[in-house]
Amino acid sequence: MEQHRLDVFQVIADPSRRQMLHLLSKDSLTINSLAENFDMSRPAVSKHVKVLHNAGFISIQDIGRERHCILKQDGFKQLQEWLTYYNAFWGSKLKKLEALLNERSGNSIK
Amino acid sequence: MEQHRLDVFQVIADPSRRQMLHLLSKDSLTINSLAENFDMSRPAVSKHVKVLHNAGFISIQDIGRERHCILKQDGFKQLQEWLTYYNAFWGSKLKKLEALLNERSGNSIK
DNA sequence: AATTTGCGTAACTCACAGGTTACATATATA
DNA sequence: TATATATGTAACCTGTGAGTTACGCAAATT
Repeated sequence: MEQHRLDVFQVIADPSRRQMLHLLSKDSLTINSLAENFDMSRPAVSKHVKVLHNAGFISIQDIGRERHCILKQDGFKQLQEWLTYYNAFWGSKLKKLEALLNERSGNSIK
Repeated sequence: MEQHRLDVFQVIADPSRRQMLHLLSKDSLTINSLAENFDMSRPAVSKHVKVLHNAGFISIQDIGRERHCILKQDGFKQLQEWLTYYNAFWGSKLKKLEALLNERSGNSIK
């Protein structure tokens, strides 16, 4: 088996994969119908799909010989969690600034 | 000049850079004090800092011969915007489900 | 003025992600 | 059953991101 087990950050680093996610946000698609939107070979698309699947960005439903790709929330959640930490950082930074402004006791040294 | 102009997605794809952001969320650091935390050469850290700077994740304040790296919100905002699109997607998906559940008029065909 | 410190840049190596083509396999269709 | 369709996998090639070392330069320090 191949080693294509990239983490969520590496997964969205690729523009093609981001576009795939965007397409899948409009409609669920099979591998081939996905591939029609790209200027690359079908096996290449197939690889990307595998990567997206392994990282929890899509689920796959086999219908006969077709593989339907459906957007899945897991991968996005991991990213949001990471970002939320920094959102909190900016929030607390703002708080500190406010606290400083409320200190109207005229501290001018340094 | 070098071509190290990676987009925000590529920037956070690297674990070392993510750790740098984390360290900088605790405290502003110079290049050297940053480098102390990593098992890599100082020039390597310097490169990463350049990348982070170009993508808007940090600002740099030159004090004498020292370069102080400070966390900056711009890069994070771009990522949040991207994620927000999909958050909205999940939101609307939930709405559709709710709407479906509220249709208690027993539609069973397909 | 000489030395040390903090940092950037150039040139190089290397691993590996992302692409290809060729082939294999399972499911529809004729 | 023979053929077409939808897809996965193996083997390979290639560009480039991420690391290195060597060097240069400006700002402190002595």
